[in-house]
Amino acid sequence: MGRFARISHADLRAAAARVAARQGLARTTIAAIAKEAGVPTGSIYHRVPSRAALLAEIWLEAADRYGTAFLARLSGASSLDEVAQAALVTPFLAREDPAAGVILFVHRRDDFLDDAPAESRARAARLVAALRDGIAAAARRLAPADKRARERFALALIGIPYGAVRTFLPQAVPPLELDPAILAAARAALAAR
Amino acid sequence: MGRFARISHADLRAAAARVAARQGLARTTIAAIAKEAGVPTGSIYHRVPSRAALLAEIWLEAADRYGTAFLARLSGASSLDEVAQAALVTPFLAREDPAAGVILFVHRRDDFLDDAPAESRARAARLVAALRDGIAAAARRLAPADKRARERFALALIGIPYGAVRTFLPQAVPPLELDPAILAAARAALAAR
DNA sequence: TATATTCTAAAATACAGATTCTAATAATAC
DNA sequence: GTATTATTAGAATCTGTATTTTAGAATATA
Repeated sequence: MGRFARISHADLRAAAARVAARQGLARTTIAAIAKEAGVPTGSIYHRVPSRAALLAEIWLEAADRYGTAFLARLSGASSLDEVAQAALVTPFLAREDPAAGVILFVHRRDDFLDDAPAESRARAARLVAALRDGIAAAARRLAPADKRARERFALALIGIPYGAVRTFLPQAVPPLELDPAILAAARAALAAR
Repeated sequence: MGRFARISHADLRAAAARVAARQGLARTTIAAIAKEAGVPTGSIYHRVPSRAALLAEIWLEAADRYGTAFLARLSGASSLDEVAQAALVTPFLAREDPAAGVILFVHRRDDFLDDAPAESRARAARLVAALRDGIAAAARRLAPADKRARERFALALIGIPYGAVRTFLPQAVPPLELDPAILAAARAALAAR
């Protein structure tokens, strides 16, 4: 069946993710990715149709991991206190997989997707919509009759931990001691009038 | 003394800021800026030594405005409740000057500064340090003997409003109804143990 | 062993966008 | 008016980087 590949598709994505996390998107050139992966530039195009498609893939991979964990936490929550716990998925991911954390919480989604093939953009849109829907469902479930609950839930579960984690991320990992403050802030935002 | 200039240096910065806010840094090309400002590309280099220097300038202009307002609020604060008010400088700026808001709260500082001349980078570093120092001073003043106060103050006054505002910014402006939730979250973060 | 296939390897090409250059133009000073 | 100078205007370069191409190497199957 032909010669063995030196690196797998997953290896390539991981290499690209490392470069993007370390150096930013503008410096994530095909040459830099190739160097990180230890293959010549040409080989990359046997795995991936274009740089834009590869960037989209690494964003999708990170976002999928995050979305799955986040929604799992949220869908089981039956009180505001349990809902607030979902805010900790963000610092948790940032610690467990810093490269994914940087991709999701330091860089801009659109910088990964603007030039991506339509199918990748559609997948990303579905992913974002699923998050939105999960939050909206939780808001309806736990704060019915509250018109602005959806907005407050989004602030508590996305905005606050996002802003908290971002201060640390490119250089360091968010310290564990941060979590109680995130939790307190998320609870307050959930309860705010 | 020679022919009148069609646009001033400030006009040029404003045009670049609008393009950057609307389209992102990667699309903020010299051609796009020139078109926005209504001048040919060559004219830009009579105002500014390079694209990188211009990008740095628009970041510095926005950051300076923000830093001044933020530190003014913070330095006068004599209670935790008054400190928390400084968190609202972020949504306020985002509403008053959305282009500056997008530059500061949507894009990454480093994307404006990475290739900038050393002097611009130094100015940016001083600006960031001044913010940091102001927050540290407030933490010392209002929560002495608390070892992690500085971190919590930063979360409350920068991280939380940053994350809150960012959800809305590129397309819309953060709604006024958001402010009470930001304030509540900031107070909670300040008080967290 | 022959052949098709899948990859490596690196050079060649294409292209976008920053920067520089050359003329032309409009204002001021004398 | 004439010389001088700041500026416009846009074409001409230059550069960096994505992509394509060509040749060669390794492996599976028949």
